[in-house]
Amino acid sequence: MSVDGATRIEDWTERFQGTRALPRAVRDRLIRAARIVRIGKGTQVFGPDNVPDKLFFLYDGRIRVSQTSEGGREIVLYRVEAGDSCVLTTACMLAEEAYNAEGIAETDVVAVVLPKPDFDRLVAEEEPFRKFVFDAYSRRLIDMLRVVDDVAFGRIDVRLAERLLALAGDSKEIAATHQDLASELGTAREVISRVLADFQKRGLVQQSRGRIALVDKPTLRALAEST
Amino acid sequence: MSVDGATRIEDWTERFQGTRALPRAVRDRLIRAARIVRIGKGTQVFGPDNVPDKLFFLYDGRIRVSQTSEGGREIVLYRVEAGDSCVLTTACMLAEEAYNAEGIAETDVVAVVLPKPDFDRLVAEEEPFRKFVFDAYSRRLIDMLRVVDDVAFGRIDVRLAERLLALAGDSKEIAATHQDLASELGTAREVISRVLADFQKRGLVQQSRGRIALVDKPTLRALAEST
DNA sequence: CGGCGTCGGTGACAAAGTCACGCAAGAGGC
DNA sequence: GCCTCTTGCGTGACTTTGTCACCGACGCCG
Repeated sequence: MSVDGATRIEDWTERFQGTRALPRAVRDRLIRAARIVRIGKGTQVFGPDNVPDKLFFLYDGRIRVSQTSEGGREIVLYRVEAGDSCVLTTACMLAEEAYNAEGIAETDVVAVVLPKPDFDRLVAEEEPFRKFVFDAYSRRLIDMLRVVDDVAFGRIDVRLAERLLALAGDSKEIAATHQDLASELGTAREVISRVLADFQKRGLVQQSRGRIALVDKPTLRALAEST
Repeated sequence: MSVDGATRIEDWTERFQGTRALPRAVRDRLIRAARIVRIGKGTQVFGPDNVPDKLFFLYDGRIRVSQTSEGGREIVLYRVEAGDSCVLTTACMLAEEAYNAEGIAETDVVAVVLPKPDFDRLVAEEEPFRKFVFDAYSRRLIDMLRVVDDVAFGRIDVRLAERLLALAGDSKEIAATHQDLASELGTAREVISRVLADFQKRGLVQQSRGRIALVDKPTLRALAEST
């Protein structure tokens, strides 16, 4: 897709499950109430010392939500993609508790920001929107279940294989340092280095500084799926 | 509190944040719509092959929500106490996805079961109830953040000390096998055995078959709080 | 070219999880 | 009582994962 940066976004309500189904009148009201914001890649969208008081809907781009331990280690909890809402911000809002989770814009981001009163009204009045919001919560909760499962019971080689494939998508190369990958999985850089060295010895990947080429995706996939 | 098992519970709407604040008329309507269920200790409230289609509010008792890995290891995610609602059931419902999490009644449980249509109506019409439901979600999400943090970055001795104190409450003894504790923390029985042996050698606890006496709570607490 | 910051490699060790086994404390039957 | 069976626990050897300290290699920039 492409957003013309100079002009307004005509009708963002077309973009979301929860707003597409609404009556025209409500959608027009929303368009008036909401603001569109553009956020540069790498910006912190929310965090411990940046507790939002607004609701966030992701029009375009991707936000990575991660958590940092006291020891400075980091783990990625989930990613919010275009068309989705970011519920950790609402969770923080509601709980009045700035937890040590933060959201970083992984790409340039275009988002719709809705003041809380408008959000409340929408949840109250519109069934499809309500469903949308509850769905978002459920999805996150389930994402978190998955993270707990992986961290508590998974092997890192399997988890790393999974993550490499996910990060690569259709591409065959990834631009990420070992430290980046360690932060994805909540482990230490050395661990990633060792596993990647092993992968390379087995001919699964080819490393160069800051990038990793996935040479043998099928075998990686087999490894990733080996429970 | 005490519930007379023979008679009806007079007014359960008094029991919940989200219903106490409602107008009398709405509360009366609710009391008519809802059913009271009693669940014996040890019963599975929900699980992979037991996906509920109702909403659950805990009048009395406690439910333990845990997750089991393919390998059979288990970890406790959180506990739902009286006065709270159980959102994982709603999450499962909404996501139509039976995840491998399950809820077990840790005590005899008295719960209010609300059909989904009534729930929807309530969320739509009543602001305090809406706040109650969102709060519950937020609380669970934050619980899960805590679990991820612990599992990914915490030391087991610290986590075990924490958990022992939590399980004991005001009491000085806990009735739990090493396996039970392992399932609490998502680790292996042997690990718990070794840590407990160490605790005992240090004079922090006194073990006997199936029970653990917390001898030196202050030191345990210090350990639990050592980041 | 030299200096510097980031990235990655390594070896030694500590912590945690796995595997295999065996013993012993109850519970229940005779 | 005595036997048996189940369940809970202890243990040693080994693997996997995480930690620490250190160093070398690469890229960038003055």
